[in-house]
Amino acid sequence: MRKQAQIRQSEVLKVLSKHDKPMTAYAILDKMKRTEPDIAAPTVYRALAALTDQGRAHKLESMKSFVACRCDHSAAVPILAICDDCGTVEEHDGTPLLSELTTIAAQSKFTPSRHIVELHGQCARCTD
Amino acid sequence: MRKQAQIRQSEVLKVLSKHDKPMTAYAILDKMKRTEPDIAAPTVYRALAALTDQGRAHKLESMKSFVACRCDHSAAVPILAICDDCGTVEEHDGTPLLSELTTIAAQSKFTPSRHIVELHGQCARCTD
DNA sequence: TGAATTTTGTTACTTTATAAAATAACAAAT
DNA sequence: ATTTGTTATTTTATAAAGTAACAAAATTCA
Repeated sequence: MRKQAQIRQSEVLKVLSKHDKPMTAYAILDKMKRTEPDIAAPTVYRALAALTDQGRAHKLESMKSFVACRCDHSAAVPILAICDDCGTVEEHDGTPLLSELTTIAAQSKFTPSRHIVELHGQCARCTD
Repeated sequence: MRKQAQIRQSEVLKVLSKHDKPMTAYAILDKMKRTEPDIAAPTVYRALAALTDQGRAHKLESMKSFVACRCDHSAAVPILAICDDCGTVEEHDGTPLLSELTTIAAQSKFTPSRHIVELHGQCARCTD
């Protein structure tokens, strides 16, 4: 990996981290355009791909958006709990699920390489 | 719900069921256009929304595509195992995960209303 | 039958994502 | 020091996915 790439990734992660709610790739792009007017979508997508590979950011598949990782980056199974009312996302460690999940998959001889667990619902603040 | 809507939904579900791999909304649309040339994207999306609400079909959030439900429609937590090699999707009942998942969520007083569990990896056939 | 309701098709558009072509960066060889 | 080959990056353009708005057609049921 080249230096330039790492810098881009840090920039993107910084933008994501400052925001406490998930951002779409294009929201990140718009933000970055303020200081780097010529930046284009694929640049952001490339940085995001690297960050999510490394576990430094997560993609919310059900929302087409991204959050900075707030937990241990090595968490094999991040659980992303999305509040449908206020939009905030909590991250939990899903390691306790791993054995159960593996057992279920193994029953059909399926070998998982990536786990996606997302919860939609209401966070503590938004519960009546 | 009116009869007309149910018919559309059945048509869409039939197309999905005949296919053993996930389909995008536009793939469904193309297929249906052969017999109903005037059908348009919003109609398909509307039917898919109803079907997924009812649990008769599932959306693969990580793939922007859809599969017919092959299990019990009332399965509260469907686990969708996606083979990244051949593209087939297995559906498993994730009920055993439910208590663990609820416990983890409850630690931050999060109340889940919808669970998304997707596994990417290799199916039995595609494993070396 | 006919008024109320639902569903559909149409158009136009937004958002998300990627392909393809052009360019820049840099290390190794000349 | 200059050229070359390789790889990564940017730019441009476009594909793909999804939705909003609204009028017209079909359906329901009084």
